[in-house]
Amino acid sequence: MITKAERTTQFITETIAPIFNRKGYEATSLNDITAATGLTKGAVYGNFKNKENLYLQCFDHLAKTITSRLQYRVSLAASPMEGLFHFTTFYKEYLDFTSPFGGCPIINYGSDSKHLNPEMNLRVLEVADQIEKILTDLIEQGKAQGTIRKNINGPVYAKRFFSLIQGAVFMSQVSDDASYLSDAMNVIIDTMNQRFKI
Amino acid sequence: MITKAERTTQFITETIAPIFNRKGYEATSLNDITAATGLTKGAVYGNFKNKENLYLQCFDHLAKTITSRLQYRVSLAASPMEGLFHFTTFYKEYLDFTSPFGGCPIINYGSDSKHLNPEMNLRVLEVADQIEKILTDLIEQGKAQGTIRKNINGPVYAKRFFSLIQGAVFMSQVSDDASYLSDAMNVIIDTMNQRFKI
DNA sequence: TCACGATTATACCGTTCAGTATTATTATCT
DNA sequence: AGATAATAATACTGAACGGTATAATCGTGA
Repeated sequence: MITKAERTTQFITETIAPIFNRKGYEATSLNDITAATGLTKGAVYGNFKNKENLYLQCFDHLAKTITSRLQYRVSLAASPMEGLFHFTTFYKEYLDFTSPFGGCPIINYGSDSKHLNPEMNLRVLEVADQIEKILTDLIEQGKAQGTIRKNINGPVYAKRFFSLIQGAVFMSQVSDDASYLSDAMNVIIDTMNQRFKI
Repeated sequence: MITKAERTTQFITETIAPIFNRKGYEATSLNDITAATGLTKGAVYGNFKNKENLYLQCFDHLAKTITSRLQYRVSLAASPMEGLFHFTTFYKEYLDFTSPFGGCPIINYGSDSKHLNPEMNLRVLEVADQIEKILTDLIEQGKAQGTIRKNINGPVYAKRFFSLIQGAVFMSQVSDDASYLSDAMNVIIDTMNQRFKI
């Protein structure tokens, strides 16, 4: 049975996650939180130990919506190489996907917490690793089944691609110019076509 | 004549810029500011209109230290192509250079201010453009004097390289793993060697 | 429907916030 | 050295902060 509290907790998390994502921890006040949810402090503190706890759960929520969608998209592919292309398609749509909640949570929560919240920083890092691992696994699978060249170093390319993607997302966000990201994804596609294919 | 106030203003800016860079605007209190400088509120508000004004000047200070050093390095080169390599060298040292004041101000001030301070966001964007322009100009100069292939699109490569650099800096910062950036710079060097040279 | 436990609202806590008016001190120039 | 202006220290403001104790209300199973 799903209790009332569980629904409220979920509601608060979903409502506040975009606010933390946009404004960061310190700039988001309890007043913002009660105003956005229409609830009172009592309700908030009945469902969360404190502000920081809510903050952590908010990131987890956004991270989950991103990784689960990405994983689903990649899982639709019939081959590792096709999975890699689905991966690039996901990121071509990434700005449209994330702008409703204020942009990339890895960048936003990541830089917000770097020098202020080690616990959050750890979670951001885990999510980044998780996404990198999707790339690494696809490459290694392709090598194992002979559809990707054996001399391709999976982890190295995964880090390289992910760096380019995160940088392009950051530049697109900060400058409101989507061309950074779309060009970056085309570069990655070209690289895969030219270097990965047997 | 350099007045006492000018020295104090400079001192405050230099002292506080790293704090804003690390903690962001909201998480940096006036208490932090007076504690770090050893001054009182009266002294701070005698030299700056308000906290936001100090914030803006702090970014300008860090941006200046970066761009002036980068520009100097590039200016030492005897040719555009060599200038590009000096550019990459600068960024290979970038983490060591910026870590004393808390990492890349473009990333830190940029994401800190995106949804909170349009004025700051504009300044960050201007500095990013300025750095991109160094790349663009070098490429175009090389093309003009016949040492770089004419089919290379300067602005496109500048944006591409800068995206990769910013992403690698971000990933290196968030994960305390310098290999993101060093690998990225090697990729850029390889790309220039393979595609730019006549 | 009633009763009880779960959930939310209210009112308030002490603290810290950015900012300022006034006083004290310190530089600077004659 | 002394007058005067520039600069910094002090003490304070009202508002906003995160958090909490308690009271009211609501959901749920008997």
